Amino acid sequence: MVNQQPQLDSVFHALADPTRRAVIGRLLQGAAPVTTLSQPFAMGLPAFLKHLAVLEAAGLIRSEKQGRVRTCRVDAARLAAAEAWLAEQRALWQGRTDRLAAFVESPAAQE
Amino acid sequence: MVNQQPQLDSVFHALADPTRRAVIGRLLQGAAPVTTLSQPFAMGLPAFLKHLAVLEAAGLIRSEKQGRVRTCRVDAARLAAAEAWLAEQRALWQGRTDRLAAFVESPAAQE
DNA sequence: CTGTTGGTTCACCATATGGCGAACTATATA
DNA sequence: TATATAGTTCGCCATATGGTGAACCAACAG
Repeated sequence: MVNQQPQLDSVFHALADPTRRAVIGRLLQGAAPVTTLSQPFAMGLPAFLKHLAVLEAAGLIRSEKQGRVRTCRVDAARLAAAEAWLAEQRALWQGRTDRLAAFVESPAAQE
Repeated sequence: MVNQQPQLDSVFHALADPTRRAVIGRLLQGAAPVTTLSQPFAMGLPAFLKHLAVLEAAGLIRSEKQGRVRTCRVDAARLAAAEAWLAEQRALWQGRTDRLAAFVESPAAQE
């Protein structure tokens, strides 16, 4: 079987870590350089850079370097893609339970 | 630093795999026993059971056994939690870009 | 030029993940 | 009772993940 949505793999994987989610939350308040972003976390810079690499590989953030400081910012497109998938699944689920509820409450179900 | 939303960890991790997302998609069409669920996939039953275990640990599915067949069904609550987190982030992002757009278009930005 | 700062790279380690095959249990069914 | 079926468990393996410390490069600052 082939993977139909390889983007979702990397996006969900990137989101499955509290450090990375926190980075996104922080970046929503505005762009920031690497060291500033790393401050709240107990780990070393190499480990933190790996997290940033995961986020960037997933397309959730972008970054560019000028001088010796690399500035990161969020890119919400992939975030929206993940949300869209979830919304679609929920729609299916709700449609199903709605129909189920309708059936249970329908006269036909009473026979 | 402590993990504030351990549920999101497991939910996003569970969703970061095409096999597991496909299982959810399949289960949205209705409950099904383990072997039926495993049919579309090339892997063996032991490997597939691990995927089901991941989904169940994340609270995305529930299952119960009667006789020798275990029937699985989705539990959409955690799915909704993941969607809620994403929606919240997007709201922050949109609020920010909206304000940014407003600023760019404002007279003050022209000075 | 020298030192410091921001970031990067490297080698390494422990654990988790995702797969396998083989053996096993328990429930139908003939 | 014998046999097939549904699922489970076990030991094993390769690779991925998340962290470390140490060395390193590039750009400011003095």
